[in-house]
Amino acid sequence: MAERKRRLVSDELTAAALELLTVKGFDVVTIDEIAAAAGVSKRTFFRYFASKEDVVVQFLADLGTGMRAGLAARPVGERPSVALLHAVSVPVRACGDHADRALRVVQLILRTPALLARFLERQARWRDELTAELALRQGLDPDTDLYPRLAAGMALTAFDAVLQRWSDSDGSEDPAELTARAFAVIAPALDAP
Amino acid sequence: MAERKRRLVSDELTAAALELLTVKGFDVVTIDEIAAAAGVSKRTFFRYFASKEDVVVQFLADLGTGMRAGLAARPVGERPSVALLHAVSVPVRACGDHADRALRVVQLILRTPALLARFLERQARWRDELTAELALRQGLDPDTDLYPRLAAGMALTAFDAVLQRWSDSDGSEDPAELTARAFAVIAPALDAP
DNA sequence: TCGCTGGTGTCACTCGGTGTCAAGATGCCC
DNA sequence: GGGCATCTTGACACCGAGTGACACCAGCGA
Repeated sequence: MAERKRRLVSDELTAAALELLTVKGFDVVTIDEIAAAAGVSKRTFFRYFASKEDVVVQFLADLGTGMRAGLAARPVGERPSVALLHAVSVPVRACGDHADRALRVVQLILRTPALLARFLERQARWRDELTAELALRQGLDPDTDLYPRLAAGMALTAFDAVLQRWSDSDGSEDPAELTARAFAVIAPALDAP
Repeated sequence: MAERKRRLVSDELTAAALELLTVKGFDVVTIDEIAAAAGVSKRTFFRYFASKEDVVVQFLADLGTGMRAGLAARPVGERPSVALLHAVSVPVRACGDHADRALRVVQLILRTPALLARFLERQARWRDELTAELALRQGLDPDTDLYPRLAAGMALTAFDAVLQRWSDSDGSEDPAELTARAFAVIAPALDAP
């Protein structure tokens, strides 16, 4: 019950923030403005989000959370390129589902340096998680073998390229198809003996 | 002459900043403190560096600037994996040269979220440059073909993995050898038909 | 009704970052 | 050497992000 109210305030805040930021630009909008639009005080904003960037980035970050789970769910014998393709497809599909809102968020992030920076930092954490999961799958030691970290990095590189292309095309290109094409390029390295 | 003085102040500032930040931690040191240690005012600090992160990140960023040039200098017929290996080797060698200072900077960046974020943002710009240069080399259109961006991303992934491992080993592992091993992993995708 | 708990607004504060202006240093030409 | 233009700097005021402290007001069980 109190949980539902918290969720409601959080949603109100993100909605107000995304609306204002995408329309007016990241730098010119103040936290006071966002908080006022959501009907709360600036102090309350910071009780829900750690920073101004967070309110945007967390929207995408939630999409990335399922990636490790998506990888863990794949059968152990599967080729890494296929397993990673499915893992990356989780956030990609999520983008396709909320295409309208997701596209605006992605475009905002990619053209705002401060947001891009924070987004990439989040992604670095996903990479650590993917690395651990991959090492587990393949029975490799991530402290001696470079493969797990490189494979995770390549998968996220593919993800970034897809987002970039999707954003540049204003959503006209199909994310799933882009992902498949990107993985076709990196697969030879992922599946090498 | 005035140029030399500017350079001197800049060096003084970076030296003071790196000393204070590595010893006391990024968050607890203020700009006033750094400026005072360098014998200038806070206002002057911001005439040399755009932000608190910049004074650290620029140190590494300068190393990355030569990467595109390093790639452009390679013969056109060379396999992408070899050309990119040489391009990435430029900043890697630079790290090896100032090993003591570079190692402290890298470790500081990798363990400070705000610095990591800004560093990755810089790297995203290197990736754009590498992408353009690669597209030029191979006669590909970076707006239709995914390969240039993916190849650039993979090379930087290798670079990141090297930095990470070098940092974790406190400099005991050889960066050049790590780079060679990393490129051996990603080469199959870089050189695919 | 009392007391407890959790979310909220207000206020004061620190610090990163910027615009403005006056003062000083440098260099150049006469 | 005396002016003059240019560049750099410090001082000050200011804005916005982010934090800590505290009082306030629900709801809720005893």
